[in-house]
Amino acid sequence: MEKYKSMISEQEDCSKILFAIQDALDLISGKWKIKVISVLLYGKKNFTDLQRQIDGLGSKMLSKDLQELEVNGVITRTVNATKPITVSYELTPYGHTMEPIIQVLADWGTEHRHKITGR
Amino acid sequence: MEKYKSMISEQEDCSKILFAIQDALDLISGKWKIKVISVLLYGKKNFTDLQRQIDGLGSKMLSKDLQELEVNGVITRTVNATKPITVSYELTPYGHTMEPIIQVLADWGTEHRHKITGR
DNA sequence: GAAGCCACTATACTTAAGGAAACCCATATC
DNA sequence: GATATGGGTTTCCTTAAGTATAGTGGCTTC
Repeated sequence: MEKYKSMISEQEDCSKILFAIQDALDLISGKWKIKVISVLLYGKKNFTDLQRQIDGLGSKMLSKDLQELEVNGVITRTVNATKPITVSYELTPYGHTMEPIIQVLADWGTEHRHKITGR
Repeated sequence: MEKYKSMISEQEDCSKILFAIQDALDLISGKWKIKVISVLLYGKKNFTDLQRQIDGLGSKMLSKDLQELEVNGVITRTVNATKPITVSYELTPYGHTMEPIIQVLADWGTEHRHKITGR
């Protein structure tokens, strides 16, 4: 019985998993995209809400990342006929399939923080 | 009944998850680290093996990333008294706790590839 | 009519990450 | 003694990613 038996089968081709990971990372690359998606898991937000929830994120980057996420079918952009016009961003069903990624990163990050700050 | 009810509770503080994600990403940031960890999930490898399995990875980057992963307790470095000296890199138990991250990224990436290449 | 909010866009600048190439040391093989 | 292999390090250079700052346009409030 090996102590750390991988759940990834040894038969599986290593390069396959490497390509798959690259495909996933291509969509969420950069400093802010995962964070934008994370915030949108809580529900639809408008531009300024997103900017306020993500510390340090400037409007240029937010604008650019939102466009890319929309092009990739991760979010939708809706213009609302409100007093001052507002724009809502919301995860698509496809965007919601990324929730396990966010969840596992958040879980691991939380554990990691406990470890390095000494429980 | 909402169609896409998040498993992340609405009560949970959004900034907490953002910090946790940042903590996780800090360790695996950069172009190569996740790939190195992924390959090491298949078992211990030496320097040249890693370089051969990860297309495009140069020795400078590999060396730098291996050092950082070792400092962060993700991998161990072992010098072997072989004919030409070899060095083995292996995931620590802590490194193995990252397997769910790799797995979920690979799974999602595989699905994503199916989607964009049209099944 | 000045100021403020929302959702951006534009321009200019900085920086850090990564790539390329050369080199180092030891052993060992032709 | 020339070349190869394993495991790197050093230097230099390029480029993409991100930052800072300012401005736009429509509408509303003081």
